[in-house]
Amino acid sequence: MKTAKTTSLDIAAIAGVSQSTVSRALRNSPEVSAETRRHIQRIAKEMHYTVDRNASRLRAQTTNTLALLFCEDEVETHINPFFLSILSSAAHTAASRGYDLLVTFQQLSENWVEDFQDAHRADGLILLGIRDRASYDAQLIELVESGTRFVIWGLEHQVPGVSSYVTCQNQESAKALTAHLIDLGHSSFAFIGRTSTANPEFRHRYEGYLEALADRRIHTDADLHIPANSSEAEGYEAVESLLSTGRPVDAIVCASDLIAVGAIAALNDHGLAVPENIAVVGYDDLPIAQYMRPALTTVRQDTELAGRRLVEQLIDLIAGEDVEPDELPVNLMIRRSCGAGA
Amino acid sequence: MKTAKTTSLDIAAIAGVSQSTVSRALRNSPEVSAETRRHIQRIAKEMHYTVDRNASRLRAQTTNTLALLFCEDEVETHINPFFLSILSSAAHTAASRGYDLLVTFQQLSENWVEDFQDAHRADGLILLGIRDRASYDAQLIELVESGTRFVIWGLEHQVPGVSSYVTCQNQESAKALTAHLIDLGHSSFAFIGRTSTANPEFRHRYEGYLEALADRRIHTDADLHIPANSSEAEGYEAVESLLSTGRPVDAIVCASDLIAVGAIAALNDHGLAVPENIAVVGYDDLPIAQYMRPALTTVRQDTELAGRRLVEQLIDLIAGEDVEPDELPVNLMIRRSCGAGA
DNA sequence: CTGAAAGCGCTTACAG
DNA sequence: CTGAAAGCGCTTACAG
Repeated sequence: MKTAKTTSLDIAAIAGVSQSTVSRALRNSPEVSAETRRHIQRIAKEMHYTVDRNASRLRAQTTNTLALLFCEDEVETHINPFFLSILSSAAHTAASRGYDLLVTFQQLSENWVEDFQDAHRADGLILLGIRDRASYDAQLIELVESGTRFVIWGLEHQVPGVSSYVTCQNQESAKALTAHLIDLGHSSFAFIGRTSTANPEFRHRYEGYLEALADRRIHTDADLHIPANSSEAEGYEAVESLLSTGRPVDAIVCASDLIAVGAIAALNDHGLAVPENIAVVGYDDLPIAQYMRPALTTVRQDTELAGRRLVEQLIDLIAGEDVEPDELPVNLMIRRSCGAGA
Repeated sequence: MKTAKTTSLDIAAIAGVSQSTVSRALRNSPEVSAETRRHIQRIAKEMHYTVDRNASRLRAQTTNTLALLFCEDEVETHINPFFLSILSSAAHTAASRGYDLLVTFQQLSENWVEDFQDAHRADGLILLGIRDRASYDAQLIELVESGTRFVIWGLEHQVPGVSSYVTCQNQESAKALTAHLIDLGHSSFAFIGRTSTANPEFRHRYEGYLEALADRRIHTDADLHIPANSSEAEGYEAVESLLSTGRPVDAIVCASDLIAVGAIAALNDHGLAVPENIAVVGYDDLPIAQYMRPALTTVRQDTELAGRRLVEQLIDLIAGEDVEPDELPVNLMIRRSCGAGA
């Protein structure tokens, strides 16, 4: 089964060159003649030889690895499937750029700098799922101080040369979505989603929502903003608490699709039809959104692009280049749940 | 920013011991006295020293890394969110056992043995999402021949000491679910899901379904088995093609929740109410299942346990131990979509 | 363009 | 229980 390991020395012996030349040829060094390179690469292929990553990384003092950290802020029963899509895109991009992608699910308590940078496990970090900015401040500061390169999804945090971020046009899109609801004739609005200073994406969406209302002189007040984290369960509860206030509402803007799914279930269970009695819109365009009945009006984020940009930015940071944060464009997906559309 | 790297020699100098002793102390070797160990570990902590993974891996000829391969059989628009849950559990288990988890999305064409085993990138592989067994045969044989350790989700493939698998009681549970539908008075059944020899999970579910029907002398025929891969889109199409046959049906068993979601959307769009006109059941218990209206009757697989067992089995295989494949128990989640339940 | 040699930072026999 | 030394398999100055 396990035969003695094939090393670059073996290849060198067979090819009749030195081990250094083998090393160069396999890394496509221009120092090596084209003919020699082809010869060596052919032999390596025949022998199923592959460079030992540990040795090359140790010697070159690099890792060629990116770490993707899912940050689990709170007890979370399940993760937004939205992230799986980003992960897939990030993994593809990393692979095509020659990087390995280490995936971990992190608790706040862990020491990222020691675990990844100091241990030479990764050249940089991709942070997903940070919702509560405040609780991560200490971590982020430590990352910056240690010179660890990192990029964040959804949280605007940039230190030139060290960190960057990718987010989407949360505010503009939420404003446009709300304006669309107003155009459809809705006039009593509620918003579901926690928007503490800690949760930047939801906050931006809420601000866009408020802007749209203000533009049209539509009144709303604090009672009609129900906090909720991104889960069906909290969306469900939020609607129950909204209904218990007895306030009349004809449109609910949810900060995420998961919240919208829970909200619609609760409305159903209380005998309220969507969109006939109450319009509901979400955010994310999860796959389920177009297959729910009524289909969910929502905002589509380009997860493929998001994952790719996160990796590309990080690789650029690692290379010492300056990077510009990305604010990705989004698409309104108008469906039946808002009371119009297909 | 980047200061000279702290090594075990630095720690040794400060602690007043040899570098070997530092190495031993940090790996909790029993050879080192408790006092010395504490002393060294305290200094390492103060200095934010962490063992360089590349060096230790090269020296110890190990990787302490597991690779998780999402196999993308076909053009797949999105991955079953079910896998995200397994991934999360696998990542947690790997971390707690001291292993890194490398995540990649693989095309069939890639050479797994060279990429992971030969390159010393991982000690073993976890294979997720293999649906079409036939097309992977060559890959699996090569893995076995090279002595690469691997475990598979959902496909029964075991070579003692080399590979193992984790699956769930597909057949029994599908049989029980179908029997439940029969008990509720349904008598005209259809099954949606591709069950070529290539797709073992769906095939087992189909066999359980057929068994339940046979037990009760309920007739079905080939027209009432519509192939579909696990996606909402194919579930939707399958129902349209089923309806176009004009065959009367009062219950549809779907091979996955994603299929069921698409199937229910199609039924809705054709003016058929679930469960009043047609009962529908799925498989997987995705988070959405309990928040759809009607809520979806389905089979719950323990993804937390699945992810954990995959990693544990693989670590045991790597350690040279024999492992027994797991067939995990499942739970029927009876909800409204089958015409009974809450 | 190629080779001989040093050395990345550890782990692990070996000796005491 | 501790230390001196070898060596894992590469990359990369340095020399030619």
